[in-house]
Amino acid sequence: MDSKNGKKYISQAIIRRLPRYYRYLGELKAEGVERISSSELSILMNVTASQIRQDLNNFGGFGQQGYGYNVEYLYDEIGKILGIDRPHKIVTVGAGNLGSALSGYQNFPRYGFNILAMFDNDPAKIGTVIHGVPVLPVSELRDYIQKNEIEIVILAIPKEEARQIIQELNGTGIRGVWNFAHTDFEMPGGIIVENVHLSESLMRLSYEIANSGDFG
Amino acid sequence: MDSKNGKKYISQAIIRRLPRYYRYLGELKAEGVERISSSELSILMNVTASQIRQDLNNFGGFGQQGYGYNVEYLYDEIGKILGIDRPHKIVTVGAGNLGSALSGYQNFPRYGFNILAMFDNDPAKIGTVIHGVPVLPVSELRDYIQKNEIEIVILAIPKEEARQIIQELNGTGIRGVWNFAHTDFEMPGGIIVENVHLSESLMRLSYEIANSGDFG
DNA sequence: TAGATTGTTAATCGATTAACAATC
DNA sequence: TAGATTGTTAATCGATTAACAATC
Repeated sequence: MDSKNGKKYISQAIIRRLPRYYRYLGELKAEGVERISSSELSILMNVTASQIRQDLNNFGGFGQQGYGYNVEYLYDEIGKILGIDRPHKIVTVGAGNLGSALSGYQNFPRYGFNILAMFDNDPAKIGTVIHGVPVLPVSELRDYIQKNEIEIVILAIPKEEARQIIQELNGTGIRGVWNFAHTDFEMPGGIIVENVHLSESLMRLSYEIANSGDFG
Repeated sequence: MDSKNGKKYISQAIIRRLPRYYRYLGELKAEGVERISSSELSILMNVTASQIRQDLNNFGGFGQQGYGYNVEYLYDEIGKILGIDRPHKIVTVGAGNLGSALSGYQNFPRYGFNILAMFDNDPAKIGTVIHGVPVLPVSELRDYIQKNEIEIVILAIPKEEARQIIQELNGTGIRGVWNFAHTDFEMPGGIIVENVHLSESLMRLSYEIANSGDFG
């Protein structure tokens, strides 16, 4: 044990890989594959078998010598580690193109991510239902979160509006923010912020193109 | 020089940070800040000054001893490194919620990312214009790319449909794929693939919530 | 010039890979 | 049992941080 509550420190590098393991195992499970060894999986995923074993062993011994890993069991265990063995209540702030698209994204409910409402200031949007999700006024955000025990808030608003919303989220009991605004911020009280900076991802692609072999 | 064409190897860790430097410098520039030292910037960005200097020096000596860095100059230089000193022609495959949202995203043209068309198989969508972007049939994808010298393709389709589209992109002359499909793939001929796996990002948030202090 | 701050080398830290004993 | 493959320790590799000489 590495700390007094028995939790080992897990690096960001490992956390970043966990959902990918989960995805591959889900596909194997869907194909009816029962067991897989770290070296078979390493070929599929294009990583080293050693890394797979190291990663998994941070969370427990999920395999069996001479056998490998049971696909369904490992899939379920990683699901538990990722916290997607139980549903998550989510709301989206910003009912623009991106907020609406995310709120209607078919894949999320599959993993227990349930988006219950969107919030916006545009009177033309308030009261409407977009992709099955009702749009409410931002003034009701705090109340709604507390009444419905919302756990995660998706921020799909311009960075200029983000600061104020972040203020309003303090003390509401939310556990995490999924941030699409083009800005960084920290939340007090152990609220987790996960950033998705789409422009930056596109810039990395641009960088790789500009610096790939052809022009080297 | 580290290779015969004079290009130094740049690690993914550094590339990941470049757009963030660009963003902070853009904000400083907008605020009218003329010069900044690595230690001032390090406080703003919550990284070490040493890392900033190391990162930048991979691309050249942009600073001046005793002075620091000229904000506008450094901003422009990083823009060049990122390849956003010139426009990029882009099309989106998939005119669903996400594809439409991305195609209408206001921030992209600002950086020279111009989305010229969307492609879809849905007859109800073909011929329409969504957020100012025309929707064309997928059967015209290859032709359109070649005639218009499209450089980047955004994949906003389910993974089941991705394989076939990837096939069709071969030999069209595109340089990169921005992939939102829930699958990994490689492209031949040095075509760059940048993945944005939204579900995986949300799972990482879920992981952090499930394993944060409160439940430790 | 003196002070400030870079560019760059050296030291440290952490993550990945290799190796192999344990064991199913 | 013998063979296979994990779990885990040790070795390597790479990235980050510290330190300081160069220089504006």
